[in-house]
Amino acid sequence: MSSCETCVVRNRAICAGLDNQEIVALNAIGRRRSVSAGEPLIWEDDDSLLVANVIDGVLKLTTSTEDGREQIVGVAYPSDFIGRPFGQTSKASVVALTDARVCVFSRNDFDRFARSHPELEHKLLERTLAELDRTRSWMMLLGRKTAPEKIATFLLEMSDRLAETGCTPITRGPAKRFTLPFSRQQVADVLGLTIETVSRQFTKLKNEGVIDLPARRDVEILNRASLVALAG
Amino acid sequence: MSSCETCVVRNRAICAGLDNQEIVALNAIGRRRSVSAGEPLIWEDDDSLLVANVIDGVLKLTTSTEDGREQIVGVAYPSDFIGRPFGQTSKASVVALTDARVCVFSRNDFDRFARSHPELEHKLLERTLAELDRTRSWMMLLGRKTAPEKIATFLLEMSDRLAETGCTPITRGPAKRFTLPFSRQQVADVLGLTIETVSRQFTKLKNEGVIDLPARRDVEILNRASLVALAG
DNA sequence: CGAGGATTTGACCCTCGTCAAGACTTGTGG
DNA sequence: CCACAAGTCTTGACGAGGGTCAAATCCTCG
Repeated sequence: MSSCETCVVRNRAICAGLDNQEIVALNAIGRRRSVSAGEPLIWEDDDSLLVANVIDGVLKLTTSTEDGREQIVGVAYPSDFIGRPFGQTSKASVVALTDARVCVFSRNDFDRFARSHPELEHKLLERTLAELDRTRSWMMLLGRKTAPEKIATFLLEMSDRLAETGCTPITRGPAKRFTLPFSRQQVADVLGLTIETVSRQFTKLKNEGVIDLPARRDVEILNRASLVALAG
Repeated sequence: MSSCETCVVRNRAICAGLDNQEIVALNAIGRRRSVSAGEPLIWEDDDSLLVANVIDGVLKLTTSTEDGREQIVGVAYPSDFIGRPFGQTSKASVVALTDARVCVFSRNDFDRFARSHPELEHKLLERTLAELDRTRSWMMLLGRKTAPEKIATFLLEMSDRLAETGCTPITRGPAKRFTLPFSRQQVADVLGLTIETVSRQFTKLKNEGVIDLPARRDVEILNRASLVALAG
């Protein structure tokens, strides 16, 4: 049941490229875990020292100031890797946005396994480099874009990422219609805005006919070209 | 002359941990290059496809919007690794802030070498993970901090990083006095502010006696505790 | 000494945050 | 099945932080 052979992300996560024998060994040190929406997997500053692969669902990575301001610094989709192996413990919380299933490892076990399996370390490196790229382009958004630009960029990114990780019915190309894994407050925390500004920008786009909002968390993109133009 | 044996970052860069034979091989595919202040090493979107180690000096990593807004998404100090190995070419420019020396490799050569030297890939992975941590905490700053908080955080980070990379006379602990490798405009581009706001916040801190500004790019921290409190 | 660039300072104003109220969802229990 | 409550989202009024534009001042270097 909880075996890697049947895992849906077996060929997309960092486990891809491991042979059967290695998979068995990895299987031995990991275990599946379910996290329900809103439940934390890792607390900021905690030293539970675990890492994980996302099998299913969406999780947020956040940091906060002492006075409670929050910034979402990353979003993990199926096949993404979570946690901080090797040395440092990074101060970020991980909380499930939707019901999720993950494959967790103690950091020590994982570190040891990774160091003796270069192919896995390589996969992890590629993934980390890609995440760094994405994070840097998000810095551009946070530092230099206006609220309308932020919202447009966000919707386009959602449309792409939700499609590519198979979270929506449509299988090819960006999703035209999708369900956000975020509340309005969480959208605000991703974009460095307030909930009110997010709401206002959403309704503005709706009134202009660029998007439709059939339900609280549902978005349909009616005019992708406009969004691209607005994204700046 | 340009050999790795005499390299000042030999034991701090990703080359640390390679034995002499490996170093010779790495030496064979790399070459030293000088970049003077203001000169680019990599253009956004270019496919020159090179990666590099910083030997000496400071460089900035930037992305820009079409209409010319710029965001500095990373700063590379001696022993830091620059560029995007494996697959993707990331769209960021690299420009020297000070006169700098780097050790460059064609990406293909480097990729091939790295894949056959797990120890080097591991070092690169650790470095990339650390950079991702730093980048994420910078997202918090860009998305959620006020201008005074940004400036205070920036000065503290400068004081730490310039000390640890040996860019200032003081060798132990954070630097009390240092020379910024940034112009005011570049500080603005790091913090997601305008040059005017940066200037005003600097003079405000000076008037309050928290810092002194003996010269254009020089900063002396008079009251570190205040800065920490202001950093939020 | 003068020119050109960088920085500072000032005046103004716009975007977005704050505060507050109202509307819409969702869930619960009678 | 409905009333009520609690949470989420939207809308409005207002103001402040920080951006914009413009001018003055300060370095730096030929």
